[in-house]
Amino acid sequence: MEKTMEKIVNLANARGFIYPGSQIYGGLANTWDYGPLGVELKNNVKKAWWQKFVQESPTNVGVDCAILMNPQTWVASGHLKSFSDPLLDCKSCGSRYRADQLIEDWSATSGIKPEKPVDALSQDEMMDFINRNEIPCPSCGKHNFTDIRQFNLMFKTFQGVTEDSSATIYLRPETAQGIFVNFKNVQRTSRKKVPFGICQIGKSFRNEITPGNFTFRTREFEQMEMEFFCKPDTDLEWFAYWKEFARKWLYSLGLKEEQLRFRDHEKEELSFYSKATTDVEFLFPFGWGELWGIADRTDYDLTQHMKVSGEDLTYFDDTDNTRYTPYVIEPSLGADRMVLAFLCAAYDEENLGTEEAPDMRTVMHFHPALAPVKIAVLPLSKKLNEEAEKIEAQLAAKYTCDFDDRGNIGKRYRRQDEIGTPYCVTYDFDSETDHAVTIRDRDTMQQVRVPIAELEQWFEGKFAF
RNA sequence: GCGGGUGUAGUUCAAUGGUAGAACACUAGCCUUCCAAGCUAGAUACGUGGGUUCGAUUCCCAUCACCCGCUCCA
Repeated sequence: MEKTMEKIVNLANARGFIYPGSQIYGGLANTWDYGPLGVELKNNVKKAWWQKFVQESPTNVGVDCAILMNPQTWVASGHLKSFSDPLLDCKSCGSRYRADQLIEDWSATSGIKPEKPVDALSQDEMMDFINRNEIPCPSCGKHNFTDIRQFNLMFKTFQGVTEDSSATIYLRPETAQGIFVNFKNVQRTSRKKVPFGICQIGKSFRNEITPGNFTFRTREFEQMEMEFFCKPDTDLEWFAYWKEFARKWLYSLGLKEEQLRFRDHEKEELSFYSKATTDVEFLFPFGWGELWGIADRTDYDLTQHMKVSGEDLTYFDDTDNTRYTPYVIEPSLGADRMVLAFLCAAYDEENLGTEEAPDMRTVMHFHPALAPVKIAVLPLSKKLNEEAEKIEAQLAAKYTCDFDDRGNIGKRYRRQDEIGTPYCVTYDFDSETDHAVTIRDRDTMQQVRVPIAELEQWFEGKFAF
């Protein structure tokens, strides 16, 4: 069976997991809307994460911060500076380069260097250096560049009704900063002692130059982030701890070892704020893609916010009467990517027949806790609807259920397989006399007869994480 | 933003300068019907605007949108 993105995108669209955004207007590039099943799946993923990282954790608490923040936040975090790339194009061959990279590469071979480090050059200084030295295009050799254009990765908008530049604000490019600016508030009101973590699920926005691969890289996306504050010099232990924690969580939801890769960043690859970073990657049909970035952010963020805001964000540790700026471990997970990974992992095509007479079914093997629909109630004939509806009403009080009386029973089983419903409950003509129903298991295709009175008990615990 | 491609039903694909077809999917009905593709009936489409023309889904122009490629990290 070949698992392709095309098949997964089609199924997602056809069954109501994920639609292209703004479809009646012809769409809007790289926006996606979650449909009835998609929102259930995504909520289940978020619930699974929240339960593990917040509810069950003795150290962690949650927050939900505003998307709009004081612009000073982005001065402190470094996003206003580092989140814009100076790009230029070669007019001769159309190749695109980052100006700073172009200069660095050329300097390395020619030995001619700008007066200042490349990072410190302004846009004009970079342009000037490129023109003065007639740096050629690495691809075609000509010197024929456009001007440098800034690609700002942050979404701008305006606070208030006037489009006055003084009122320019940004949609947050990560949820983390909401946590850092609330560090004191949360620490004080939750009376947590270091080490402790603050978790948040929420939307972030980045003007990616190259979005794509379905919901993998979009400009609007949802993150599940934790900032775990610990004592300096204990950071690497906690870094290892949360890495293992993340691994276990992924396995517990049914992802397999061979689908996951834990990739430690090389020194050169590390962000300027990070001491160590591990990417957790998933093997998508289009290749390995990052799900989860686990970073040791040191005391960078709190220190920056202290500098820019002037507020004291240090912590007094009464276990040894010391004062310090906590170090931070940040496991940051993409919710939409996680959902996509589960969609890809769950997708399967099985042949229930023989090679000569194939009988194919498409089945989504979701972990029962993640399945958007837990139980489908299927009356064998429409004449049995009345009693079957009662059963559905009873089960729907506890689980997300589906009711389907259309087409023949085999067709309905296939429909439920395709959306990954773990159990189908069939009410048949015998049910009226023996007061029992047939439960069919999605994975094993086994059927068991269960008295209606014992149904709730039978399903008890079947959908736990 | 640049280059290339594409716009016909929910999906995949036809045909046509003069009433737009099919398959699958969908809906209704029939069948004591437990693993799709049985019978009957039915609903649903030419991205938008302009031009040429007696007449445009078809030809031309524009526009919009999507897809594929251009160093990214949730």
